[in-house]
Amino acid sequence: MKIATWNVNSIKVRLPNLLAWLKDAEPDVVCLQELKCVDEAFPRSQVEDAGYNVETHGQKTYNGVAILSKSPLEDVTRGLPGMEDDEQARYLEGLVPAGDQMLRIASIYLPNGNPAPGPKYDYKLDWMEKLAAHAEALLAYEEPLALTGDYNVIPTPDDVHDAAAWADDALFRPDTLKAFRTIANLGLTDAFRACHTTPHRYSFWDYQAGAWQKDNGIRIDHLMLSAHAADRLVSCDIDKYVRDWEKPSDHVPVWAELDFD
DNA sequence: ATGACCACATCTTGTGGA
Repeated sequence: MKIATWNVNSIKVRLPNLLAWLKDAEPDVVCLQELKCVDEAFPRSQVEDAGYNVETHGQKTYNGVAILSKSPLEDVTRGLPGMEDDEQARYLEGLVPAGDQMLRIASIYLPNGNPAPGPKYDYKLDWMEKLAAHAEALLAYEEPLALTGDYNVIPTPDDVHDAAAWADDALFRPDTLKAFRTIANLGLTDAFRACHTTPHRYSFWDYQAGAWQKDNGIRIDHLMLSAHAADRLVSCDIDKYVRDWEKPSDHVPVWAELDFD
C-alpha cells in the first residue's frame, strides 16, 4: 500500500493540484496538513468522487488536518491525546486496513515555533513532548504505525541547504532536534532516510527569494514508522515535480510504499 | 542585492507561515 503526506497550504486553493496528484500517484492513504478551513468547508464531494473516504479535523483560517483513504477509516481520533485543551487543529489519527492487518496512521501538523525563543517555541516543545508520550503509548501495541506529517523539524544538517543560516530557527534549534530524536528513539524510522542516503533532498521550498529555483529547501515532512511498519517498507520518495505546477504549495508530497502482502 | 511570496480576513493592511 502507498501512504503519503502533503502540507497543501489551503485545501481550497490547492484542490486542483490535489486532484491531479491523486490521479498521478494513486496513493491509498494521504495525510494532509494546513487545510485552513472548517470541516464544513472541506471540498468533500470532489475528493470522494476521486475515490477517497475523507476524515477532517479543521478550524477557521489556520492549521487543519485530514486523512484521505481508499478504505474507510476506523477508530478516528481528533486532536492529540494529552493536549485536550489545544485550540489548534493539528492531529488526526485513524486505522486503515493493510493486507490482513490494520495500519494506524496519523496526520500531524507540528507547530512551527518561530520566533524562538518565546511562547510559540514553548508551545512547539510542549506539543513535541505530548506527541512523544502518545507515540510511546501507540508503540506499546507493537503494531504497524505511521506518524506522518509536517513536523516542522529539519532532522540533520543534510536536510537543509544552508545549516548555518537556519541555526537559530525553531525548525533547527538544538532543543527541537533533541525533542525530535527523543520521538524517533522511541522506535520510529524515518522512511525517507531508510531508503536514501543522498543529502539535500527537500520537501519544502519557500515562496520567497527564488528558493525553489535555487533549490534552497528543507526536509521537514516525514513518515515515521514503527518497526512493524518499517519492516514492510519497500520505497519512499518525494514528489518534487509537483512544486513546478501552477499555484503550488510550498510543500510537496512525500510517500512510502509498504508491502503488507 | 539587507531585494524577491502566498493565503486569509478584512478591507488596501495585518497576521502567520518556515
